[in-house]
Parts: sequence; structure tokens; C-alpha cells
Amino acid sequence: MTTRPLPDFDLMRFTPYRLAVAAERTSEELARQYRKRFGISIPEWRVLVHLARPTDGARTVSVRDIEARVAMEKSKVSRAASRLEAAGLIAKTVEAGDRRLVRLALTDAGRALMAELLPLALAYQREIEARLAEAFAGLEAGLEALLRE
Amino acid sequence: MTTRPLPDFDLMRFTPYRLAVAAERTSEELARQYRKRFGISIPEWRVLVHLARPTDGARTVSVRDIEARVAMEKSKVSRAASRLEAAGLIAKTVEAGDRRLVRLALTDAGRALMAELLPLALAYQREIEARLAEAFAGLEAGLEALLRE
DNA sequence: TTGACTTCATTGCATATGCAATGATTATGC
DNA sequence: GCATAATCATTGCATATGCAATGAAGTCAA
Repeated sequence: MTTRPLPDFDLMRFTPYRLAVAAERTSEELARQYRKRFGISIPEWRVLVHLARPTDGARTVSVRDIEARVAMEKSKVSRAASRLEAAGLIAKTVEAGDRRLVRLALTDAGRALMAELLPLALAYQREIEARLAEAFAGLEAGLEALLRE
Repeated sequence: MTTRPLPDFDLMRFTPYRLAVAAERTSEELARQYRKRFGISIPEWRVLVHLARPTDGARTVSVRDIEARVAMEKSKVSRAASRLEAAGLIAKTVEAGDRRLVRLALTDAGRALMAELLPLALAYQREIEARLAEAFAGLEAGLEALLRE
């Protein structure tokens, strides 16, 4: 029962923790705008953003497809898509060739919303880059190394 | 109703998104070990880590205190602390000087657990640093710039 | 063709979360 | 000294989440 000294561990220097805090801060700052002004959550935003990219090859755009590209559980994608459909921002149709697949696509209202949202995101990205200045390239390289594998 | 072209936006290049994915991957990799082997969640782990640092000045170690340092909502801290108390890993006592405050402290069992957990975390940190090699310094500088303010 | 296996998307369920409200205690102004 | 305001921790409640299970559709081999 003697009080063995514990290893000295500083959470503030722990990379996973630092990443989590940085991610939360940056995401939340923008997400607050989405939420308050458009009623859009982060999962919903990710789905919308993916659908807003026309240049992407074959464009199956199924739930499975988005799950793979957007790093979200498929149930999360499915529920986000349902909410977006209920809001009239996307349309879900059964794929003709393979009736297991659900084809997701922006509605006109969805495109109109993205025409407002995307400039906000682009501006925020530029703001981050400006705030980090020279440090941005290093962050990018580090993230690249972390995400690549 | 003409299809206006949307701004070209690549989620994969969006810093908040990259941070979120990187944070999720690194945290989850370690959290899986906590969970499977010790039944500890990330919020619980953060509380434990904070309590495991003896060198920290006045050491009030209230829920409020942890909330501020560990970047978690106070309800999250409160619930994590309750679970840890139920598991016998920490003790909660009312602060004598200010009876609104709850003083949190590791029990002997809690210290014993941390003696196992902390080396895992330290090893993981070293693994990340090795994996990133020269890119690590850049990542650190970038995170520093993001988190400082 | 049939039957076992795989792939997709959704849903059920238990748990986790954020936020506001509450209760308890202490600080402050008059 | 007393009423009001501020601080701290917990809890209620609605919603979100992860994971497993389900159901529907397609593939493959014999």
C-alpha cells in the first residue's frame, strides 16, 4: 500500500488529447454557425458537402459510399440522410441497377443551402491558414503523416 | 432554378475535418485498450489522468477545476467522476473550506490502475512520435498555434 | 434453380451527450 | 444582517451515438 510514484504524464502534451481539443474547437466554431443559422449538424454537413462535389468520378453516392469517404458510421450517415430528406435538402431514390443501394442527391433547396454554406467554410479555412501562418504547413504535413496509412 | 455551380470545396483538405479524423483515429486506438482491458472511457481516463498528477500547485481538484483543465463539460466530468467513484477508483469528499466544492482524489485502487495505464499512454505517445518522425515537430507547432489563445 | 453467403441500409436498444434547470453554498451590496 | 447575486455540482430531459440485429437484395456455385 506504499504510495508508489506514478509516471509523470502531462495530458497537455499528449498528442491524441491535443488533437481532440483542437478538432473540437475548430469544428465547434463553425458548427455553431451551421446550427444557429441553418439548423444543420456536423454529420448532416458532412453528407451535404460530399453531395455537393460533382467532380468525383462515377458518383454512386450511396450511404456506403459516404460512410467510406467521410469517416462516419453508416448508421450516422443513414440518420443524417433521413433528417436531410425530411428537411427537403436531399432526395433518396433506390438505385435502379442495384436495388440495395440508396442514391442520395441534393435537391434544389439543398444546392441553394450549400451555395450559402460553402463560402462560409472556405472563409473559415482561409482564416485558419492566416491564423497559423507559417505553422500551417507543418500542421498539414503532420496530419498528412497521421492520416496516411 | 438554373443549376448554379457550387464553390469547389474538398472536405479532405478542410483542416477542422482533418483534425477531427486524426483525433478520432488516435484517440480510439488507445481508448479501445482502456475499454477492453480496464473498462475505462475517455472522459473517465481524462479525469484519472488529471488526478494522477501530483505536481500541480494548490491542488483543489474540484469538478470545476477539472472542467477547466481537461476541456470537458462539467456534467461530463461529474458523471465520469460518479462512475469512477462507483468503481472504487476515486473518492469524493466535500471540501471543508468551501462546502460547494467536491474534492476528488485517487483511491489506492485508482493509483494502482494508473500505474498500469500511464505507461501505455507514454508508449503510445512515443509510437506516434516515431511514426511521424520529422513531421512531429511541425504538427506540434501547428497545434500549439491552434490551441494558444 | 436453389440455397448459402455477401452486401446495403435501416432500426432497436442501451448508453452518452449537451444544455437548461435545480439545489446547495458562498459572496456581495445596501 | 439580510436579501440578492454568483458559484458549484448534480440531475432531467431530449437528442445523439455505437453496436448488434434485422430485412432486403444481390452473388455465387453446384
